[in-house]
Amino acid sequence: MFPIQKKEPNNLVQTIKRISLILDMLGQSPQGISIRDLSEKMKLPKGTTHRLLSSLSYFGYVRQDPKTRNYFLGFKLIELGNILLSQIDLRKEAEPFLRELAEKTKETVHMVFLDRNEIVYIDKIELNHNPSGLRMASRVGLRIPAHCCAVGKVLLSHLTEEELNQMIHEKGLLKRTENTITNPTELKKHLKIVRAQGFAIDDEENERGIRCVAAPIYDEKGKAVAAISISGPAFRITKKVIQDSLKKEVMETANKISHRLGYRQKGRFL
Amino acid sequence: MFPIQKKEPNNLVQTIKRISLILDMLGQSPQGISIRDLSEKMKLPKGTTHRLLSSLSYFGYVRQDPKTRNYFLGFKLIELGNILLSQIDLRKEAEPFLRELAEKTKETVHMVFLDRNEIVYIDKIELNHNPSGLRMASRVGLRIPAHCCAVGKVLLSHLTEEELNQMIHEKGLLKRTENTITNPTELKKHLKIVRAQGFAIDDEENERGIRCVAAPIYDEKGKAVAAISISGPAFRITKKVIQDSLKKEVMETANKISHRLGYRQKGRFL
DNA sequence: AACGTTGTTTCGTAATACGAAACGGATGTA
DNA sequence: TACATCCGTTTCGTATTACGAAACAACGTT
Repeated sequence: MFPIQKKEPNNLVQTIKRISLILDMLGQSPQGISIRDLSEKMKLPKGTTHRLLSSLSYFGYVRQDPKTRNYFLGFKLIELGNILLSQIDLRKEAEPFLRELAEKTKETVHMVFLDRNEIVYIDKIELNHNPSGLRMASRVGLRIPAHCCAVGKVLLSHLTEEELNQMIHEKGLLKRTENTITNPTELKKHLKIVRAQGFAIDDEENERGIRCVAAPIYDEKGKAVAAISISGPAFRITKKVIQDSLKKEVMETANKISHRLGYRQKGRFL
Repeated sequence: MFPIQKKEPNNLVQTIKRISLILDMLGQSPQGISIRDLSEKMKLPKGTTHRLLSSLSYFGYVRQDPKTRNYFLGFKLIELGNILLSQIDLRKEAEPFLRELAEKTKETVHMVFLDRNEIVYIDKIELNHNPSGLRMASRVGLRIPAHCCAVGKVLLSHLTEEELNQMIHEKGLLKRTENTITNPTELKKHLKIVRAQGFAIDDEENERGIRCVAAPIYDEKGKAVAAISISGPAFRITKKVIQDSLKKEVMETANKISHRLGYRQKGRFL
């Protein structure tokens, strides 16, 4: 969704900066957090923190346990998040195909959007619900840098050179594992190949022990609007399995979804 | 979760009030909204609206289509919403039981929390995914007044008299259909029965044509922390079916979940 | 090319949010 | 029971912050 968006701190509204920080802090505090601790972490006087929290609380972005008086994230966030998810009808369209893919491959399937220089998980299908088995730590809404995962590389491969340069210049290429591509020219070369072949592989570039294959989804205008992937432990998702079957499966599913969105490929490149 | 929380507008921070309004507006605009329209609706000068939006955008709460320049809700909301959902581990614990219940009854199953005087949908299991069939308009994160739905009445039945009075006094009892209980004394009498019998029925009190049965979930301290329900079209969910089977099913499932949370009933009333 | 429309930026100003300090309520301790 | 401590909440005079009118810029249209 919406490729790169620079947006630099310009004349930021102080209050918004502060409440964003507060919500992040609360997100990291599953058991809640007291005003005292919060104001300390925020380096703000208690009074100020309290005023912000009580306003946030009034609108439902934050809630307070009446007993412990600790603050937590509020249900309004679930509400807005789900409204947004429901607005993204691509997700609705894609879900049955993703489920089918997950069932066929018995691996975890993700759908993501590109937002600025990161990918955002929009959907996650995980069949093996046995808590003992391996599970991916991904979660809908989670963001990771685009250059080090298969879905991200697939989407980056459809940006213009300028967009790419801008992104690299702004955020750089973080090294997440020893396999992460951190050299700009190497990345560009790699993305050309990805674009040509129509899929990307993440060979433990984001996390040790995890390998993925991803393919792009095009809308009716031929724009790459999202990407889907199959991910799993490297010992199951071997390079051979990817080449022999998985890459074909993701690409086929991605194509089905693209078709459903009205995409009719005239030529592979346009 | 956290029963009633008065929280009245006191020394509200203007910025927070405004951005809450903005996010609500954006939530109502699936196709995005221009600065011009937004500032008009907000009765704010363009410049002010723009400053707020660009700050919100910087933190990801809002995003802008670079082409049309329209603004949309941002992915940060999905992120925070899902963090909150994952923090509520009751949801994780309950999900398999809810699924089982939905499969057994072939009807939609919900789990809700009480927040102030409304219930919030925390989970929704809907099996009949055929788009042609009847589907409930509920959505995770959605809120409806507590006094007119089964889950709400179940949770209200565990409040103290003062809490109940306070809630009624603050928000009143909105009449949603001709069956909605809007008389305070009648409601209190009704809730006593609900509490005693351990389940509640919504007999088209929230929406014409929809009937539900709900039962409470208790934590290890015996506190009613959530409620679950079976809902569906009134022609399928007849009063007879409720009495004959559904009420037993919800209560059994609710009990299983309560047990899993460590609840051991010593006596039905405490 | 001139005009209209809409998004973005500027900048002097006044209202807004600030935060130090006082208050209050709860819990622990002598 | 009285005292002490620790937090959360509220107050209030003040300076900073956000305000918003107006200028500017970027497109589209006539």
